[in-house]
Amino acid sequence: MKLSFKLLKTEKNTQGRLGEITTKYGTYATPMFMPVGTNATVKTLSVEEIYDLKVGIILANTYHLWLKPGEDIVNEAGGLHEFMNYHGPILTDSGGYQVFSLAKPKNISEEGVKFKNHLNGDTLFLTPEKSIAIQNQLDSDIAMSFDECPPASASYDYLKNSIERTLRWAKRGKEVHNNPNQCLFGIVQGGAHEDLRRYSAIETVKLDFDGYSIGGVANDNESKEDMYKAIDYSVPYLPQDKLRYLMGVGDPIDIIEGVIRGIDIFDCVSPTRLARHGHALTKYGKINLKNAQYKSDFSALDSTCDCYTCQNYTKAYIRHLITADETLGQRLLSIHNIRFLVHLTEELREAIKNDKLLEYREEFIKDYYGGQYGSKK
RNA sequence: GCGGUGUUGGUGAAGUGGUUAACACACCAGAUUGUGGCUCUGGCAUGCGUGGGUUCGAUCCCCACAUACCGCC
Repeated sequence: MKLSFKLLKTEKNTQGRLGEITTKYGTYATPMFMPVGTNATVKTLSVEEIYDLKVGIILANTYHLWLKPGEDIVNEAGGLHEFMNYHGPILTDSGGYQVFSLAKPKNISEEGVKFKNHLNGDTLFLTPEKSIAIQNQLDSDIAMSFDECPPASASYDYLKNSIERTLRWAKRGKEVHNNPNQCLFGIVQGGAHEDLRRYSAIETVKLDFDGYSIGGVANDNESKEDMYKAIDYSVPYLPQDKLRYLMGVGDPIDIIEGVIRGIDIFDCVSPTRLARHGHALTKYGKINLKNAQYKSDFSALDSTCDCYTCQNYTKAYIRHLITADETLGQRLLSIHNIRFLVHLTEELREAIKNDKLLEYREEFIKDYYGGQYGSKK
C-alpha cells in the first residue's frame, strides 16, 4: 500500500496546514518532524525508543546503504523495514545531498556524478536511474528524486543550468521508478532567486510526483532570510493536495517559519548530532551540557518535557556521561532532542487547529531566545 | 654526612642572555540544518622552586637555601 496524504485544514492567518498521512502502518498527523537514520538506524536509538517518541516517518540514506551493506542485502532481508525492524514509514534520501556534502572531487555531468567513496576511496558513479533503482530495492515508503544540491553561494548562472539538469534527472528517475508501493517526490531548487524557484517548481510539478520538496536550503551558511525566501518563492506553485517537504531543516524557529509558509514535513540531523556533541534543545533555548555550570545541576534538561530522559535523569548526570564519552549520554540526549522537535510539531498542529500560529510563534520566540531573537542572522 | 642530577601552567614536557615562554593532553568557551559518531574555531603560565648576585637586560650565568631522585659511607 502506497502512502497517501490528505489536507485537513489551512490556518486562517497563515499558510499553515494540518494534514494526515495514511500508511499501512497507521495514520500520522502533519506538520511532522522526521528524525534521520542514515545507516538504517537513528543513531544510538532502538526502534522501541523511536516509537516512544511518537515520531512518524524516519529517514534513511540511499548513498550510505548503497555502500554498506548494499541494497541487495537489504532487499534480501525483505526491505528496509524488515532489515531494521522499523514498522513505520521510511523515506530514503536520494544521495544528491551526499554528493554535495561529502564527496570530495566531484565531477558532475549530464549522465550523473562521479565521486570518491568516503569509506575507501573507490571511484563511484551515481546516476538518477541508479539512485531510483537502489531506492526501489530498499523498498522505502517515499523515494526522493536524484537532484543536484548546489551550495547557497552558487552563482545565478550556475543555478540556472543546475535546475535544468535536475529537472532532466527528475524525469529520468521517474521513468525508471517501478515500485508500486513507493511514492516518488520531486525536488525544487533555485537558491534564493524568485524566478528560478518559480520555474523549478512549475516544471517539477508538471512531471507529476507524489509529493514535492524544497531543497538546497540551510547549506553553507545560507542566511535564514534566504531560506525563507526560497520557501516563499516555491510554495505558491505546489499543489494543495500533495505533501510539501522542506529538506534538511530542523532549527526550531525554522520549523515554525516553515509551517507558517505551508510546509508539512521536515527532517534534520540536528537533534541527534547535537546530542552527540552534548547539546540539548529546551523550551528556554539550546544548552551546552559540557558547560561547567551544569556540574551539579540536578534538575531535568527541560522541566516542561515529557520524554524518558527528562522523567528520569538530571543535567549533572548527563553532563558526566557526555564528559566521560559514554554512549548512554548521547542516547539520552538524542531521545530528548527528538522528542523536543516532535513535541514542537504537536504544538504547531494545535495552534493551526485554533488559528493561533502567529501567536504561538511569538510565545515560542520569547521563551526560546529570551527576547534576543533577531540580533543574529 | 659526602657526591651527582633535576626543579618551567592542571598534567607531560620544549626552550633561549634581549619584543607576546614551543607543542600536546586536560580544562574553559563557541560552531554544527536532505549525518563522514568525523571535526573545526577560540581561550588558557604578568610566569620558569625560594632568596640574593652579575648584567643595560636573567627562566637561561654565579652563590646560598629548599626540595626530589640516584650513588657512596
